[in-house]
Amino acid sequence: MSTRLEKKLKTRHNLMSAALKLVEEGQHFSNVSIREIAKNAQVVPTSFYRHFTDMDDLGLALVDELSLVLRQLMRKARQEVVNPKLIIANSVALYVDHVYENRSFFVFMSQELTGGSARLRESIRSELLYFANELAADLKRLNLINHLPLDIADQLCLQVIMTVAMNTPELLDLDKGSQALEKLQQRMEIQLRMVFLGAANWSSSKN
Amino acid sequence: MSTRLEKKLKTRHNLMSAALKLVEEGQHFSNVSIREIAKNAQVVPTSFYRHFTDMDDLGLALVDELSLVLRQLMRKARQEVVNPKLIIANSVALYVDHVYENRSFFVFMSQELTGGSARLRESIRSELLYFANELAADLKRLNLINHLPLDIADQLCLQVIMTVAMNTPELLDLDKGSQALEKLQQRMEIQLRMVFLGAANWSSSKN
DNA sequence: TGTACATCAGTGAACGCGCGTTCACTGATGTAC
DNA sequence: TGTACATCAGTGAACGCGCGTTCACTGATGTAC
Repeated sequence: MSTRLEKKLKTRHNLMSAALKLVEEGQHFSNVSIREIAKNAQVVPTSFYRHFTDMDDLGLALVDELSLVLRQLMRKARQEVVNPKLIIANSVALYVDHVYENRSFFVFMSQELTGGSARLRESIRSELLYFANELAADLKRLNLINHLPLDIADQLCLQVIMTVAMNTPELLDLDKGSQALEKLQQRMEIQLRMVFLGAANWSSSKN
Repeated sequence: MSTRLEKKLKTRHNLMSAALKLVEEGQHFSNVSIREIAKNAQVVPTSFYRHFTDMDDLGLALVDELSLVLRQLMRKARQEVVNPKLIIANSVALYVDHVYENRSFFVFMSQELTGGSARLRESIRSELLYFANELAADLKRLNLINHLPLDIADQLCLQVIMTVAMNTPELLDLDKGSQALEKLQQRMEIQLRMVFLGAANWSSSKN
């Protein structure tokens, strides 16, 4: 393995980490400058261009890494041997933990889902869509949604993902272990249960 | 009425409109500069400080105006004599129209709900909460949720608002009259029906 | 293994630019008498 | 109503600063023979 390539990849990683760090510290991604990133990554500003054409390019690279973060979350969730009765509460708790462990990624994702360039937004949305499909596959495997029509099951999973995503910005504003966080967690559980309950009763309603 | 005060208020309004215009054109609010705003409002940059202490101050003023936009939407919704069977489809269509008519406000709101300063985020969230309470009052008046326990009714209304808010960023990326918009509108309707259905079946479930 | 050349990640100087903010000012509008 | 003074929204020059991007460069690493 060439040392040159290794070093290059390391610098690239440092640049991405520096960007995430600055975002986590409160700056909006669109306000983070190339010079600031380079400084944090301990290279000269011009080095940035050896790795990315511009900030949008770096943003897209971050979204790609995001998919890894989500896959890790999925794996964790699968490992938990769940009592189906508690699956929602357990999953919410697991998600909250994962968010605190990967804070900068979720800050970035929340910001760019609504604020970034059209390309970044699109890219994150498709990542969430992909994740919703994985969730559907998992729930089917666990025989949790097999009684639902296929299209309703898919719709349900998408809505679960969106509900979680929609609560994430607020989650990121709360301190770990705070009472407000506990309340938010409860609200997420109720919202998810409502959605599951709605899906369960869908076919029996007049729709 | 003093002409001086009138003129001042007009300039203030021009500054706020200029900021919204720049946001609507695709810039993130945190990237909009005071000088750009002043230029668009046809005043010298220093004039900005006669009206706002900084951009955060202007942002908060915009959130205040946002509540007017939401109230207008509410009034419109009340005027529609609705067939309860179609109330969801009608309301979604009404909302979509309102978003296109007040595009810049909704772009701003979507951005700042996840991206702005902590103060702005908090401010927009409380605006949405207030709006959820108004919705609850309205639905009670129409006898649409009287069969639900009070806390479930409130939870339902909050979730309706959040569901709509969560779909808005994507809505803002679609062209009026496009097929993709139609699909999104359908998805919003299904999501809302699921939530209503979940709430309706809440008390009869084991929860 | 040793040599001669190629590659290319990182360097550092330089550029012009728009930025936020300060300051003393101007002159139209408002107020007191 | 007319005059003399106060107010204050908007002006314009000036400042120092960090920005993105260019360019020719260097020297360690990689490759061919």
